[in-house]
Amino acid sequence: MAKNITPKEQDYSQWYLDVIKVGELADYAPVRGCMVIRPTGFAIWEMIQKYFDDAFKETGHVNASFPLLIPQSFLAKEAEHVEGFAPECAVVTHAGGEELEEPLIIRPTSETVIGHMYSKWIQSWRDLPILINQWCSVVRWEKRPRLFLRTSEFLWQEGHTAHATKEEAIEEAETMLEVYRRIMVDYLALPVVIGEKTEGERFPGADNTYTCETMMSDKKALQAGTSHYLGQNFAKAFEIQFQDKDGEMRFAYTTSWGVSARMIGALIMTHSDNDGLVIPPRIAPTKAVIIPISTNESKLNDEIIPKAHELKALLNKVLGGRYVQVDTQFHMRPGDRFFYHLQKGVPVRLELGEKELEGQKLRVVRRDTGEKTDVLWSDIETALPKLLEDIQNSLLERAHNFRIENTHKVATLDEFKKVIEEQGGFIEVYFAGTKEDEKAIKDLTGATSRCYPLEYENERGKCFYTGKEGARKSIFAKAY
RNA sequence: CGGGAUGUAGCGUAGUCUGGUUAGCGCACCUGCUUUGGGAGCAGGGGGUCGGAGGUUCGAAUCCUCUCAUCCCGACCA
Repeated sequence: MAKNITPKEQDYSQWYLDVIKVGELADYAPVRGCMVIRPTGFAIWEMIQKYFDDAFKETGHVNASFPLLIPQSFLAKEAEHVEGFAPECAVVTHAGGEELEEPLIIRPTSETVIGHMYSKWIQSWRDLPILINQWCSVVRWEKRPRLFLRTSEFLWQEGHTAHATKEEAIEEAETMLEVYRRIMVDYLALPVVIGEKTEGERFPGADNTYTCETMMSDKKALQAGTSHYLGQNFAKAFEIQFQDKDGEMRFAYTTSWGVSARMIGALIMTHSDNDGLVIPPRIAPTKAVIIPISTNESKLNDEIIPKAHELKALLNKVLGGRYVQVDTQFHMRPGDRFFYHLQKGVPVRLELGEKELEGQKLRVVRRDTGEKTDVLWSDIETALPKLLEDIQNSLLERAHNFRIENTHKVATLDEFKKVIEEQGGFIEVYFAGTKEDEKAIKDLTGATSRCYPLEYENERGKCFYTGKEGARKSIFAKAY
């Protein structure tokens, strides 16, 4: 048991903060609500970026960079958008030693500037679709910040596309949702539920919002990514028009979609334990660490360390990257070095000492279960990739089972209240209520609608709240 | 932004109520020796604007005012 981490059973929030601190993922910045992502945390973000960026390119998107500062008047052009974002915008009023004629907002999201640019770039149906993504940070002034989950400035990716038809734009929003789902499941081992947001939970300015919802190990829900079908709302506000094949001028249909560094919070709260971080191998910047051990200095320097580097080179070649490290912290004793990597969530530890040297093998220890095995040097290049995949699969399976076990079906409000109070987790219900009904349920139980899962798109039943027939199946939960 | 709590070395804390030597201790850090396969032992050592700013007082970590930050519970959101 780690002595520098509060057990999650004792205080979940404190556990989360301790894991971040001990794992050296992030630290507080001098400004309230802002965080510094430290090298260990940023390396995870870089892994996340790599997989998502590759998938965006694979689906035909290109990267660009739009400015941080946006004229305040832009925000006001779309009524719902301004209502949703104005309260959390940071505004620049002075620059160059003078008061600005028009204040500038620091982007809370970029629909408006990008819409402005798209209107300049798009003339003809031949200019469509336009498929651009940007990796950047945005600022939303948060009342209650939490490291990674909700900070005033956060790193994210925002894709913005414009299309000639409604169908194509909806398909884009759904395609990107599926891209998100696939990467979260396959790489981050986050078993997400994808679905549609209710009206009350929709993005300000969207006609429809899709979401990836995931369950944390305290049974609360976390939105890990969203994709929006924006209809013609922004096209009309920013005059994104094109001349169609028939010669008519038409407004384009736009989408936007994003995932943020919040996913690192999701990773922590899904997989980590009371000893610290547990990082799924595919997203782990360091997938295995070789720890040379010996009290015999000449043996250590002449045989063990060279062998460690040789194995590292071999394994990196097999894994296709700089994923295996050799631990050279010889001022620390072996136990300290084991703990160091354990707490940073490195999926596999490879011990190389005199015994292993003798037997031409490695002591292999997996982070998730602590299970130990011995593997011959000659077998490690096939055994390690296989073990990493095993760990990846077992983390996903465990998280998936956890969600299934903590998902409850109820039919009445009384049952709903009882389950939320006594068990928590996800609640599946048929729901046909309004925005106001949702608010009432939240006031009563603390739970909100997370989404209408696409999985149950065609199922209908009687609403647990209003009693109306023909209601869609929805998931409710307490959420971050 | 409302309610509650907390700020003393990198981390955890004693001291604060009842003002009074040089602010004490554990972990971590530095040096040396002995150690070394799941958080080592001994000896020596370095590190503090007591969150910050004012004030009261002969004297403030301690009392008063203001302020900043963090945590928890709400309202608002990736």
